[in-house]
Amino acid sequence: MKRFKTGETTALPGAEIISEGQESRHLYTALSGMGIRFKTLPSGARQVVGFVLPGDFIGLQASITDEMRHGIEARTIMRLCVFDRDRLWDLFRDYPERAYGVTRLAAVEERLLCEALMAVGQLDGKGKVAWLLNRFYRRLFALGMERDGRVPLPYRQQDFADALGLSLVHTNKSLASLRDAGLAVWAQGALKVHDPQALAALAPVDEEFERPRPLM
Amino acid sequence: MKRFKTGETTALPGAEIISEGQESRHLYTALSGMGIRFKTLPSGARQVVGFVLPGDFIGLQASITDEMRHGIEARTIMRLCVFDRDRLWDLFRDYPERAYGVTRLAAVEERLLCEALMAVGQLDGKGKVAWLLNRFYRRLFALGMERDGRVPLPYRQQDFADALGLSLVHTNKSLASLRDAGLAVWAQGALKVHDPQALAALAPVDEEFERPRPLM
DNA sequence: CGATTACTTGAGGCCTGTCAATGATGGTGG
DNA sequence: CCACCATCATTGACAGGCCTCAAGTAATCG
Repeated sequence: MKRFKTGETTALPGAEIISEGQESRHLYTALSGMGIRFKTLPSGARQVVGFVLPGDFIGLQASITDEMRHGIEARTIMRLCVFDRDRLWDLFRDYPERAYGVTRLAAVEERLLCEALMAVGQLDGKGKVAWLLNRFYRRLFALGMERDGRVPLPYRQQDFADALGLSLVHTNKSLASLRDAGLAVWAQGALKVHDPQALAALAPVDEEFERPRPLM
Repeated sequence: MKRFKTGETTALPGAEIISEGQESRHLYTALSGMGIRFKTLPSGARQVVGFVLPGDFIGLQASITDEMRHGIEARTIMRLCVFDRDRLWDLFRDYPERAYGVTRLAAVEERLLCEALMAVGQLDGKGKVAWLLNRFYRRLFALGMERDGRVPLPYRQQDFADALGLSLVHTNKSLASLRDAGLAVWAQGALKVHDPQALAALAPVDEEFERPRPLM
């Protein structure tokens, strides 16, 4: 894969890595750090459509359809591996296994979106928050970032609210409800899940995202 | 592409083409007819995560990740082109342009999901319905199915409700509201949009999905 | 033409959004 | 080291959008 790598970059918290509607000439892989994917409405309302975790691919949509329909913003310091967009086609031509891997990543991403849509559309406030916490716990656990039952979660409640279609206030109250019920505690940028089963009962989470992802 | 085609099938209204959680050995392309993609919660709640229109690809997720996380159900009579799942890899190896096309389809599908998430998460009831009507009108228009300002829309209000995370009752009232305002009328399985701009003002819809899709 | 399914409409209550104020936390400069 | 400021988290009161329940109408099908 070295042939396709053109360098590395660092993004600071709050930095926009790719802007909405932009025609990006680059593709990235997140090496470390976390961020969000989001779309903005003319009204200013923001929908968080996903969270970028280490190992995630960024900008495939732009590379293949000429334009990103959502932006990417860093939430922590991020190290990024940079690829050249024009070489994506070369990869499909010369390395079919890799191309297959890329498509698989896209398919997994689509699954996450489906699950999110399910949560936002069908669950109530408490359920939505439970789903997101559970989903984070599992993804981060699969990445080996769990330690003593805790995983890092360097987001703001506003990010959760924007991801779940809830108001900030209600998100906060739902979090408090889960905390008081002894299910999970999220504070100081870290999440600790006390009762995984109760959480999963509130909001089912598809298993086996822990299947090894193709690395690029 | 004939090499990969293994036959054709017909699905009747209400028939499940692929079941949730199933490990499908086939891939399909919808030749004609329409259907829905959906996920079901243990509680029985159903989230419609997408609508299958002519030209759409079905089952890529299953082929590439071993399992479908959402089911497919026909809403009209559908003619389907059947492919063999095992040959997908052959396609990546021998026909990189085609493989690229498949990945592009997946990327476009992801865009639709993002937009849906945005609508379900951020818009109010009226806006959600306006978005879905507008989205249908544009997709069907791009497919050349518009005639005299009307497009076929053979779904039930319950499907809309399940797609938008609204109750059936509220979906109905929102539709009535749009109708009374003279924006769009959906009846008898056909949709007529009277005021596209007003509809778009309520719910922005990403342009240029009309870009030619790779056919399979 | 009867039965089933889908659509429509009204009433009442709960969940969730908005407004508002306070507390906690972290970074900055004197 | 402390005052100051900005950002984020927390909590309460109130209003409104949306859900549920329920009944009635229309359309579809055998």
